[in-house]
Amino acid sequence: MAEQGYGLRERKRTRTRLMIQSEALRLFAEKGYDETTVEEIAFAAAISPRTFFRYFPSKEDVVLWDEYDPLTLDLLAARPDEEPPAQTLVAIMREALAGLQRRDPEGLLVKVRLLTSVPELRARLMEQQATGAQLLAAQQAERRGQAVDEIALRVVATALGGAAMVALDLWQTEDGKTDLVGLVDRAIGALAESMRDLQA
Amino acid sequence: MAEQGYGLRERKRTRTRLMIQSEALRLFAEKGYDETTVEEIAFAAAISPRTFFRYFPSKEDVVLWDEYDPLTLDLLAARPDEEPPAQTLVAIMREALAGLQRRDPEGLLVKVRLLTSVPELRARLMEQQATGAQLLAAQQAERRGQAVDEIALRVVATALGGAAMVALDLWQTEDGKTDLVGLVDRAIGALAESMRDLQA
Amino acid sequence: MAEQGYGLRERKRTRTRLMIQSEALRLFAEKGYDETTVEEIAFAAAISPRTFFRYFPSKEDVVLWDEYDPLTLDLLAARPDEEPPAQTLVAIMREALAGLQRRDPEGLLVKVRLLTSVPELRARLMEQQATGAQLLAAQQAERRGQAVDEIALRVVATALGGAAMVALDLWQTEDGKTDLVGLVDRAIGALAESMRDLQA
Amino acid sequence: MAEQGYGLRERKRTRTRLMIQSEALRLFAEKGYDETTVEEIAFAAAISPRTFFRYFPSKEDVVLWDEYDPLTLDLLAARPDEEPPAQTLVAIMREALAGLQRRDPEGLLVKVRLLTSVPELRARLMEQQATGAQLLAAQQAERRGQAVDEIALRVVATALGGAAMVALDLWQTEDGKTDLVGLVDRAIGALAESMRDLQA
DNA sequence: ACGGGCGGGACTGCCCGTTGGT
DNA sequence: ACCAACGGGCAGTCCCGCCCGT
Repeated sequence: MAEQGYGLRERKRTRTRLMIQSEALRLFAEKGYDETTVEEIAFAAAISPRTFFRYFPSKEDVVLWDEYDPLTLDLLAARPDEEPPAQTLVAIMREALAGLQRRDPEGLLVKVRLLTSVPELRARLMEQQATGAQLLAAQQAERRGQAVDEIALRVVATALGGAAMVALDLWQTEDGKTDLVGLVDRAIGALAESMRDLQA
Repeated sequence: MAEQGYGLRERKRTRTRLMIQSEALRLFAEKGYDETTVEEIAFAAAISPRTFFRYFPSKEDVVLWDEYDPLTLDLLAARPDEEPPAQTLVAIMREALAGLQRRDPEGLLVKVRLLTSVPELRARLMEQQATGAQLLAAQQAERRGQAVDEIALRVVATALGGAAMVALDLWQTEDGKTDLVGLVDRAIGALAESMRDLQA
Repeated sequence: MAEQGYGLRERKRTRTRLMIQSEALRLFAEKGYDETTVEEIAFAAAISPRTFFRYFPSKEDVVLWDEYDPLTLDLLAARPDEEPPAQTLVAIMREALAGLQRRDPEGLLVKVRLLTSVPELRARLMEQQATGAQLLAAQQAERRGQAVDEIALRVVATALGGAAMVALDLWQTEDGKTDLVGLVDRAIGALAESMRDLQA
Repeated sequence: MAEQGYGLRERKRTRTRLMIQSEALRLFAEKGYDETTVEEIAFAAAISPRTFFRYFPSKEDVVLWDEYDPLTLDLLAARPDEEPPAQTLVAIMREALAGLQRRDPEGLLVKVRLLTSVPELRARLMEQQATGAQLLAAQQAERRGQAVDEIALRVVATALGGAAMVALDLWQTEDGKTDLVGLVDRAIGALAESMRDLQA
């Protein structure tokens, strides 16, 4: 048995998911998100509507899902133990976004356009970041001997997630021509500065 | 037409909305959000399902809506022009939350429990904060002669909104027994500190 | 306002229901019950599937429903107060079945064939008789001063309902050529005799 | 192949069925019938959903099925040939119900509660009694030289089945504290008396 | 404004046929 | 030969939109 779902079966599922996703994103780009029904996606992907929902729990998830998501966990594991959580987060975010931009810039642009323009998708993305923060807190607590400051961790994770959102939005406004990581750095820098103002 | 909706008509609408909301929250508390249908709410409020949607654009909004929301704009107008945006935001958030806790603590607790436990509502709340940030940026740009740093404004608004979410979650965990504003201060403090770590 | 739903609105609903039912029964007769989907019925009736379920709570109900069902209540009200419940039941059953056979023999035959051949429909019909018995018990208890023997009432109602089922089955076997009421009488007679055997 | 399913294979199947059933009934008692999905039952029983349907043709059957059902056939075979059918039926019903109450009163109570409260299950149970009546008629016809009065047999079987249902309902109302067979006798007695009224 | 009728799209649950792995 | 996984189909429910009459 494969440990983490690297088994044959899981790989096949991933391929199917990718195929459905690409059909869906194509239709979304052509006709818009709301104007595309799941039935149409299923038809384009040559599967039944029922099967669509077996691969994606909801229509929203077909946009949210990313083939490389599990890799993020590896990135996390690769960080040194004693690194402060905020730095870990920034590093992972930068690497993950750089990877996305490098591997498939056009695909990323399509996704980000949807993510920023369709309210339900924006909402789901932010929500995902929030739950990601929860997971991270749990993981960190377990990794270090003592309990971490959960409040600080959740707050900073949400804040950095928000910075990433703003960066993605700007990047999409410029049609993906700029360097995404640079925008992220700018957003984080602006946040840090604003917070310093607050203290004064 | 009255400017801000202080007209008679608007007041009557507000009363109806309050009535519908209180019935809805009662049912949500009894049976859960997903298990309560709009039809049931409408029946409890002695209106037709169709009318429900005239007062609230969606089922979610019946939880999100707050009678005192328009007051937030007054709070904003009352801040001095030269105050840095981050400070303005913090001040408004503190006043708004203090007002909510003072006026109707139990009601707030019911809402916050829903807001933190039902994913769609969590998502909508964060989404609302994000759009609020956009509005604020526009308002600030107009008020000061020059354009404000929109990136900084959006980032910090999202970050502070996230801090508020965390504070609300903690507050709800403790059954609303603690001081909400205190928790917000702690969350913001933790954020500022984490961001300082990042610079070093 | 009309008292019992004799209003214009209710009459229109009844017409629509009749139209849907006739299309459905036609399709059932042509292709069989299981082989006909609600979508097909809706298409044939020129309505949306969603609307079908507004008129009939389930696919089964389109067979079970009868335009003249409410008349049964009138029949019940017309019986003398002091009549023993068993006799009331027999009288009502005979009148109701006679009415059905007189008004639309072919339609009745189609329905009865479905009712006897499709297990789910058989089951629903027997279930309906059982709940009818409950209602009757309540009505009788209220009408007479004292409480009636509910056990006896429910048992006899179920038994007579079963006799009617058997009669309908025989009638359908003979393609509706015999007199339905006569068959019911035979079935009830056979039941009475068997029960006498039991006592001896 | 074993005749009656006393083979090793059949015994193993029965054990698995019992295990699945006990998990299912536990979940039904905890969360309700409709609120429990087949998937949950399968998970609790550590089998795949597909396998569930190999052991029970439908979700309903997991409640209906009884380990001792085949014994009923033995009971039937044990009755003297010349006994009138109605008496045979009463005798078998009494023995079967007595056996159920004796062997596992709490289990029976759980089942009966479901059978009386969930409409689809009520319906299925009555339907089963009706088909049982058909089988009995066939068996009796074969056993005695001549054809039996099929009408009488089916009618009386249905009537007695209905009496049993009423008895079970009463028994469940009293939390299984009374004697089930006594209630059945009362129900049959009430039926006989009512039918006598009818003749007069 | 309000109620009612209707449509439509997302999604779930039950159940079945087939296929591939053991 | 069994059985888990996979894919499909249908009933049914809910949210929410539009249009009409009042």
